[in-house]
Amino acid sequence: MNKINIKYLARELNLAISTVSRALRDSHEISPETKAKVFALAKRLNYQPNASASGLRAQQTKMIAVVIPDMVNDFFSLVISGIEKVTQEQDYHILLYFTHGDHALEVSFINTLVNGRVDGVLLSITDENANNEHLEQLNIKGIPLVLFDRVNERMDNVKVTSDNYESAATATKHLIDTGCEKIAYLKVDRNIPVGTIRMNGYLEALEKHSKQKSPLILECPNDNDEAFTVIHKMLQSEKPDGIFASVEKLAVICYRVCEQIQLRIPEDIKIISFSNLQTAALLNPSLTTITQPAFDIGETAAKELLRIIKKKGSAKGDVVLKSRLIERRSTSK
Amino acid sequence: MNKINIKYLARELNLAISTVSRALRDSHEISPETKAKVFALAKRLNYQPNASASGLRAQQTKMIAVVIPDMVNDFFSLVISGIEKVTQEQDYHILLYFTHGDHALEVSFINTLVNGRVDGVLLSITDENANNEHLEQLNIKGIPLVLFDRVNERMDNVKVTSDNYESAATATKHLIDTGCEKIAYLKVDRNIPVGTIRMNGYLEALEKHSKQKSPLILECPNDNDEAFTVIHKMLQSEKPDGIFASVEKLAVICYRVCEQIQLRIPEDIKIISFSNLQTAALLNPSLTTITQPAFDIGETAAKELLRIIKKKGSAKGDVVLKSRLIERRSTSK
DNA sequence: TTTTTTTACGGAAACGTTTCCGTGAATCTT
DNA sequence: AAGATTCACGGAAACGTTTCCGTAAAAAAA
Repeated sequence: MNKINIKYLARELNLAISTVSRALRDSHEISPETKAKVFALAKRLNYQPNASASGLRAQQTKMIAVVIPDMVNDFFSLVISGIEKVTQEQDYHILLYFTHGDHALEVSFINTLVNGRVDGVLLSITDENANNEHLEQLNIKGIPLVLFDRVNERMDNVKVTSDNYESAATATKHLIDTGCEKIAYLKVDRNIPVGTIRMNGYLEALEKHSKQKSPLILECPNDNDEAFTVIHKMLQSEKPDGIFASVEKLAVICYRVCEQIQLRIPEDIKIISFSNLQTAALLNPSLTTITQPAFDIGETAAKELLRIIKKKGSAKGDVVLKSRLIERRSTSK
Repeated sequence: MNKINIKYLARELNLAISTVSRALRDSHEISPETKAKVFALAKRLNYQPNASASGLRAQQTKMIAVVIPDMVNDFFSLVISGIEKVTQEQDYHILLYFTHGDHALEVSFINTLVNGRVDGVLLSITDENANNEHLEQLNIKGIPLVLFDRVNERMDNVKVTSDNYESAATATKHLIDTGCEKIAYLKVDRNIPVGTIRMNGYLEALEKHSKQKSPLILECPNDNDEAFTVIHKMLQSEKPDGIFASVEKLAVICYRVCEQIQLRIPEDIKIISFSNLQTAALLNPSLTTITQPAFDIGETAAKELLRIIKKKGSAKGDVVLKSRLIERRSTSK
């Protein structure tokens, strides 16, 4: 179990440590013959440079942190797949953290990252209203940060998002076009940025294209059972004929509520939702979705981050990607 | 943007570097007053130790690698959630790698890990028949390895799996009990270990409890469209009345095929599948599943790995967790 | 009081790289 | 032929920790 390191290679080859190091990095200062000998031995012994030592000396770790709420929906799985594609191509490594929607955990994670554990950070923030001096710390320490999906508009880091406002308006208009006259918007009760933006898209479309007197906005608790109760109550008291779920989870709960109170989808009530559910087409009935380009978001965010890491400075503007409306049975006339 | 490191703290406090280091680690050699001063300044400046330096000196990185095929199904998402729970509690970090089912990539990832990038590895292998000298390298270099779900029985590392044989038999018997007389088993055509084990469970149950003359095993290509074609053909030629999908993806394809050729589930054909799909209950019809304890698998594997990392040697035996059969409409009489 | 032990801290080496600086020999100028 | 330049490599410092070793001063034991 003897360690294979540069020192060992140097001793075996009767060369100086510096010579071996340069040979391995293909420096022009080393003769072809020497390089060949070094490469041959390194390959034979499966030499791998020690990451801690390289990181310490070169002040770069070739690792990026990905900080997301969790993986309970397909959206973040796809985002990570997109990120992984890029890191794989460019020889970087992914360090993964889940905040579980807890802002204190986000702060704690970011704090462990400010001193050179990673070369950059990809973050989907937990709370748009919380203060973010922890993120400022990253900026101060010169660690690049790219925000995606759940971003904070007040920060001037690069942001990669999708067209939440426009697509929420499109979704609402779709419900109106299929005949809905009383559309409820299901919002999550936490301060996640997209919630507000999507709601504004809903409000705009309502005002522009519907005769509906007043918007119908329901704040849904994070807990599934509580959300069920709240939605159940609203459906019976308000009797909307269209539902716009701002997140996938709420649409799924709606399906359950409708089953329980014998509401037929789409005859009695139509449902549309933001969702990346891969089985949306197989639900009963199949669910009309606004589908975000999750993989692209991850890929783009990672590319932007690595670009900033590699040549500091040239921070381009934000990127907004387009979502798609996929019509299915849950909103058919 | 000046670096906050131990040297800086020492200079500010007029102490030696070694003293500050010991104070931060709460050594008994340091007086309470000095500790207090050091802690105070460290907190005020948000000092974080440099991970590369600590890792280099202490020869441990507090990071583990998680190497999985991908994240396209909910199983691995849940596994990672389970792993994350443990690493979070025990202050470890997760380095994430996707093999995409490519054995060469697995080898390449593992090779980058043999020289101290991580303290241990969690792996779900890509190919049970491929040789595994790369994994032997880990053992030789003293880097703990725990296999989970897709394991290689010939290796003597700790393995965490679920009861694939028994639950496959249970699933088959369930189909028999609901009246199926010709049950097809859908296998993936790659060398993943669970495929064979589950098939053996199917074969055993068939022999024990069914009058079916011969097993009906269909090898399905990895490509979705090709798999669709193969299944489509088989359903029309063989006309089975029960289908046991060894992986979730194939069940979903079956639903599509049945829709196209107008087979009613469960009246004409019953379907059961290994699956961790969170929307299984909402499919049309809801899908009867054998659900693996994915979160538990991740949690257990991570705990085992960290146990081995912390006190080398005491490698306990394997762990086998129980799956659950969840009856739904796709197999109702 | 003298000797031994403990306390609380400082100095320096070590972890494995990368890179700055130096140097003898070979090659190229003029 | 003498000086200038290039080539190919060696020595050593540096990255930020942790820890071994050493040591004055204080406390305890004799």
